[in-house]
Amino acid sequence: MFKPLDALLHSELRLGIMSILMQTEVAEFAYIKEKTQSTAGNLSIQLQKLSEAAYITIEKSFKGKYPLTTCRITSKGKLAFEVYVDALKSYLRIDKT
Amino acid sequence: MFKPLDALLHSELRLGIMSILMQTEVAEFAYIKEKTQSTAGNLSIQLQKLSEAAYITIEKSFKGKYPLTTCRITSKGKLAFEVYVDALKSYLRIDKT
DNA sequence: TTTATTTGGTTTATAATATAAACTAGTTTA
DNA sequence: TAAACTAGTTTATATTATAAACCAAATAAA
Repeated sequence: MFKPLDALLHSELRLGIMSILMQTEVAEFAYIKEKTQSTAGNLSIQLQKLSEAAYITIEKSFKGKYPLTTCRITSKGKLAFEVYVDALKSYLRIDKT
Repeated sequence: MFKPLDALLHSELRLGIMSILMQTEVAEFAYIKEKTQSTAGNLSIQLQKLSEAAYITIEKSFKGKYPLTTCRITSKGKLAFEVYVDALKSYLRIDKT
């Protein structure tokens, strides 16, 4: 009846991160922080978790003299997002197609 | 950008419970347990939480000689479910209408 | 008939999670 | 040179989900 939900994606902040990356493919830490209205600490941890699952990759570099953290969604992450959305529909009963 | 998600509904089991009740209005404990494939202990607790929020009401009676727990969705619960589904769409970008 | 076993749950304990607060390291401004 | 800011990470705490253990009564089995 109900499809299981990927626990890694079934989290408000991680879902927001992945939703952004599904659209932009790549995004900076500060950009994601602003769009999700999250704290830096929470964001840092949730990015690590997504990275550990290989749903995203994290690259550290410098923007001028400041550190810069850049996130990129992986093909595994894209697939997981799509599977999650499909599973959610079994709960919401929207878009029966 | 993203609408906040009702934490009470953003839980796999509680979402499943509410999804069932959105369709059936009323359901017995055993029925919900089977449809959600949950353990009795977990179900008992999640039903209590939904009841405390007045998203459902719980009625205890007897079916023959055995106890019977019946759950019913409230108008507040229906509204909350609809708001939650709408908020989720801001993350999933399905159904842009 | 007394001892399992099943029904229909609740309560308790533990593991996992999310989040806030505190901290690090360097940079810029006053 | 001291305060405040950028860009995060780490640690600690509170919340949550879940499994395991328990309870009471009913029924089935030996």
